[in-house]
Amino acid sequence: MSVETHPELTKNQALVFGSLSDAGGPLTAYAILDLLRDSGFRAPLQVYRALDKLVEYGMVHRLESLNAFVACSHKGCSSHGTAAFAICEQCGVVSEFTPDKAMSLLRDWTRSEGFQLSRTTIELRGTCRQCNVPN
Amino acid sequence: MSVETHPELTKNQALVFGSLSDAGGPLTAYAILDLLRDSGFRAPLQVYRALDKLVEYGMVHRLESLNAFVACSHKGCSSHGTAAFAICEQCGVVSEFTPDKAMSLLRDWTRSEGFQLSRTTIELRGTCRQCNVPN
DNA sequence: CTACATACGTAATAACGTAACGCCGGGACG
DNA sequence: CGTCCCGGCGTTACGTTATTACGTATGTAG
Repeated sequence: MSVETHPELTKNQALVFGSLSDAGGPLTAYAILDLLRDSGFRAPLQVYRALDKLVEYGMVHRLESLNAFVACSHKGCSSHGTAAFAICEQCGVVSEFTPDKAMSLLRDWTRSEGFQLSRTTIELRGTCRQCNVPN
Repeated sequence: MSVETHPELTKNQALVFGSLSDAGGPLTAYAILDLLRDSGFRAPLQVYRALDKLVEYGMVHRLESLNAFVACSHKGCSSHGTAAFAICEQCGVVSEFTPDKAMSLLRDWTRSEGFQLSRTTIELRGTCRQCNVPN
């Protein structure tokens, strides 16, 4: 969890990050590719390479259960803890939060097992408040 | 979290579950397909259909970050809480555990958000104790 | 200049997953 | 008994997601 600022983004990285930010929600790599064809993108690898870096920088998260990617919701993407996601299966909205207490318990477990943790995926599927209304 | 016993498995379901149990670790759907060619399997759908049911019965878990499946480690697969997985990136070993306290905190969050939880994915990536030894 | 590292472009292919169709066997029920 | 429905099955074809392999360009350290 570094506090440093990230390297300047390359053109491709900036384009991919822009797509995700504008979308305001998750996009698949191929959806990004389609959005960026007009900007000269031709092949999946251009997207995947940029995504790899953006994920490495912590600016983008991968949603494993969706095979999709989302811009980190923290303005400026400053340092923060492990992110968790609540994914509404009705409307597709994704809420990001940082379950610090739960993570601390999970880390207790890894410590007791001698497991050296490098990355955590927490994804909750269900129905958001909006989609829950009885009407 | 039902306490009932599961329906009798069909032939295909039993074959797929057997593969996963024998493997003692995660397998991809296509790896299972290859293992079962001698038993008459020909197409991915045969595997996926069986896996869908086995996951529904709680006998098999899907590892989202691996696109793979693993037999539930609870003998007899009796009723149990949400499972979490620690995946060693060196040796591939997967440890299943039930992080009840962490889940309870995550449920606190969903409750406060009005989010109706249906399914939870928790996957920890890192290095297991065995692979951590200094030598 | 050379060596090395990083980003990039492109083509091809691998890996993962699903739609659509039809068949079959068994239970419900008139 | 007939027939209706349903779950499981087999097969073909296809769609989606991700990577391998190869070559080019550019920057920087030695």
